[in-house]
Amino acid sequence: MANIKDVARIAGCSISTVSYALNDDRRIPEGTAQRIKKIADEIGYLPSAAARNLKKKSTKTILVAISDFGGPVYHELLDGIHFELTKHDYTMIVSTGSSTDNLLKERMADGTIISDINISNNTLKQVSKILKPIIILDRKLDDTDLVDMTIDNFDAMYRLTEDVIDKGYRKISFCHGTKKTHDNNYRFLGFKEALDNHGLDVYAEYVGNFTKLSGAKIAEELVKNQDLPEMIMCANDEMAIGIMEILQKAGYRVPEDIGISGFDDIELASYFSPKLSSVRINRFEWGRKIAKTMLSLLVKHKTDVHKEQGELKIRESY
Amino acid sequence: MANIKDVARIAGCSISTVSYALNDDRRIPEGTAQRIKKIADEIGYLPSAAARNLKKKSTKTILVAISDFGGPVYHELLDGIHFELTKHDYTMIVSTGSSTDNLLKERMADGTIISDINISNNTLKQVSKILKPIIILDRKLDDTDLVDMTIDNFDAMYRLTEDVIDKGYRKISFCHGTKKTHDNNYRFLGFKEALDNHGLDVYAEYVGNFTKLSGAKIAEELVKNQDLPEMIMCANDEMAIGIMEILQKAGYRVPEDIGISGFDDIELASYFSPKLSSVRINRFEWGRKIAKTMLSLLVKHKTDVHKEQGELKIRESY
DNA sequence: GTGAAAGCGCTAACAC
DNA sequence: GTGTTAGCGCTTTCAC
Repeated sequence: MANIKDVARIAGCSISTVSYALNDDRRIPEGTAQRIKKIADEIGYLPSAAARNLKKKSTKTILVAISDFGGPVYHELLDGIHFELTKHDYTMIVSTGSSTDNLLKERMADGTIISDINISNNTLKQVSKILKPIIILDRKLDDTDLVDMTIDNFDAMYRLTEDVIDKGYRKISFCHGTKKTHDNNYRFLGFKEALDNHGLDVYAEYVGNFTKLSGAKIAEELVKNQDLPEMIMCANDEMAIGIMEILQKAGYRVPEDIGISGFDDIELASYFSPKLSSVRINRFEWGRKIAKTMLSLLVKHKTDVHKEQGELKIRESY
Repeated sequence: MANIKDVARIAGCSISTVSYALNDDRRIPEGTAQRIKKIADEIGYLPSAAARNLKKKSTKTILVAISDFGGPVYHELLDGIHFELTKHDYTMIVSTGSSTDNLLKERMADGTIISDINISNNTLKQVSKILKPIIILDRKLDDTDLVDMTIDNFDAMYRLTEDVIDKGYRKISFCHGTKKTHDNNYRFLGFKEALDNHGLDVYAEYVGNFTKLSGAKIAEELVKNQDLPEMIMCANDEMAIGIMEILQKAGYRVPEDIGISGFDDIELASYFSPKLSSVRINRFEWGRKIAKTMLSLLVKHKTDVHKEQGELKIRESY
């Protein structure tokens, strides 16, 4: 691997001149700069990130840690973040699982955006002392070094529930996703609050884990026990779809016999029959706002936080 | 940020001792090592990746460059790669777009896996001289520094086409994805070859770009011109679904009036009505094989390449 | 078993 | 306008 010294030797100048030329420093005359760049190009010189990062104590890189590459949910979010970050000459890298742990500890990035419930609060708090800024999207932590930019789950679910009540439903159940996740908690709280404010009780609570399969299992149980509510509001779309599939297989019609709603508005939601009513989050915009916040955090260490709002998508499933 | 010097100072020893202790070198007695680790922990010391990478000239990181985080296609592949890489203490980072360019040039990774048609052949060839190993998944290049591990598009599409012919279809069209992509080319070639070998001609060719929307546009045109074949074989599922939607809206029944097939077997394929016949690639296994190849390339600089096979999923759409 | 010191490839302050 | 040089934070060789 050619290094800056090689370029300097061939160009017959010092390494600082090469460094200046390559970084477009005004001191170096156009001609010299061109010549040096040409040589660098010819011998295939590429600066070493490691060396520059070490010297500059910055990487111009933001790490986004997600819980998996699957979920239909991350796509737009990552696009939004990437869009804004690259506009400002930052590089975005994405990781999951144990790779995230390494990356976090090794400080390969100037800032981190985390949406991964598998990372423990402790790890987070520990790392936050050292590596900032950190923005978290999947929980709230009372730690001043962590800024949370969760979506406004409470508000969105509150409004969705009000709509359900408006439509005349009274026996309304809630299907939890993974308990103690921020998303699930606040979606449930919004649901509960809306019910309370209309003098209604929760008909029943079921507990899944955000997967279609967990929804299906719940539905099987329900069918077996013949104890169906008028409406099931689910903490996400995938469970809602799992529930609908089983219910339909058992001969129940949605929405005639029972209403179902989801959350997230994944692509499948509008393909399923009936089209699933859900809550849409504009994740691209959310991502952009997150990136902007990160960028300003990188400079100012303090900034306004923001809660991304959801938009109700009322379709056919209730 | 605490560094190794701080630890050494507090521990009352030299930095080399700290380095040895932290890296579990046998020379340092258990007691001393424990004490040093404890101190490091207390002051929140985390080694700097930049410094270590610079010194060791290796990052223990593999970059995976993909064209977008969207596509329903990457999930399993990335999981497979990640699974195998982390098993061997490597870290995986994922990037897209301009972030990839930066990462590539800055040599932030020991090896790269590329599935991103937006990266030009030239960039690829240039980088391959400097940064190896590189495995490419989305094209074939006659460059010995690049190892390609594309899936066996030709074979899978050949077999699918034979099945279609077996079922009695004769007027068979092909719906291209983005032209000149490896995936599209070889899928078409496999299709063509099967037709040739059965003495059949291509009924018509349409050109989309792998998106649902492009499929929809093609279908609109077809409906307008009233010139439908008996069967349309698509270069991927998304276009197939776009086509089916429009066709159904126009009153055509699939498969009664016209047969449709896809490629990739995305989740939607089995949710759509009718369930789409397609080709499934076990992308998790593919990913594992890719990672294994990368790992051996990192040591041996030469290894056997592999073509991942597809599995026909014949469902209801033809 | 521990320490001194060289050096990885850069950037940037400073000198000329 | 260009060169010299210190130093970023580590690893590792070589002495002791």
